[in-house]
Amino acid sequence: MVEYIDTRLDYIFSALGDPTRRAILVDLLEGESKLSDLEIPYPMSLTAVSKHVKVLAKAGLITHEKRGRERYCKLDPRAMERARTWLHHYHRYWERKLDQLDSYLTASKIEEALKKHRESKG
Amino acid sequence: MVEYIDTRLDYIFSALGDPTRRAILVDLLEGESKLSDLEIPYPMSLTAVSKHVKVLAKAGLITHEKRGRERYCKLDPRAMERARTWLHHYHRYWERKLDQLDSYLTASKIEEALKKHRESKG
DNA sequence: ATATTAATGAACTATTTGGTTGACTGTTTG
DNA sequence: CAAACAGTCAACCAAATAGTTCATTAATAT
Repeated sequence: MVEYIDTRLDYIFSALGDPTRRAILVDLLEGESKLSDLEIPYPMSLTAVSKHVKVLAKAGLITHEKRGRERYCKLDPRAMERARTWLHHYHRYWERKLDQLDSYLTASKIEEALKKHRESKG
Repeated sequence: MVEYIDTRLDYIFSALGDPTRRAILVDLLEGESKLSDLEIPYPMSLTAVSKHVKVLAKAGLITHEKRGRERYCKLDPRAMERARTWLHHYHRYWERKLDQLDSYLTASKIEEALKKHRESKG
């Protein structure tokens, strides 16, 4: 069964729904970075970046830690795995349905062929 | 490289960020359904369901078609594949980084061992 | 022909989101 | 110490979201 009630998924998928936040995540693949070094695709204030970072942290997609006057962010891959797992289960379920449909079609074709065979003999 | 600027992904991930909409998608795995037959986990008006369906359609996650007075929805798996692909690439990139880190660590261990070896001989 | 049903549209509300600016805190540097 | 820097806080704003209700349209059933 594919679960859909999972508050964490709400946060994760919603966080992924914004291009700035996806950009931050992709940036962090290269390793940790302080806030003001993050590569942001659209110009915006540091305050705005700080808010996006908060959203990502709330979703569990990153962790962050203040060192001196700088705040360093780094990926926490577990949240992303949760999203991947959901999509994976969904996909597997979908594939299974396709298989069932396929074997149903095969079965009905066999039925049909048998019927024709019987008719030709009758 | 992992892309992050893709307006469609914005719609797809945002659509997935809501439990009602995920429920609708999971429901539709069983096959097409008319609006008023969708299994909605939280009580809400049909108008609200209709809006969620619109969001899903805009994201490309479903298609819908009016037959008589009823509107039937069914999955369009391509949008979901897009999300899966993004997460997949992201994950692969992450794994590769881990591998690099791993071989870096291995390399530095070898370095260290060699150094010790030389020292013991020197 | 009338009543019922499925869905949509319009108007409204409350909350959230994504951004801004300006003032402030704490850290580093000259 | 003073200046510059990194980040946060608070207040504000516009637009989007998630829901409501009531009226309406169009199709179906009695």
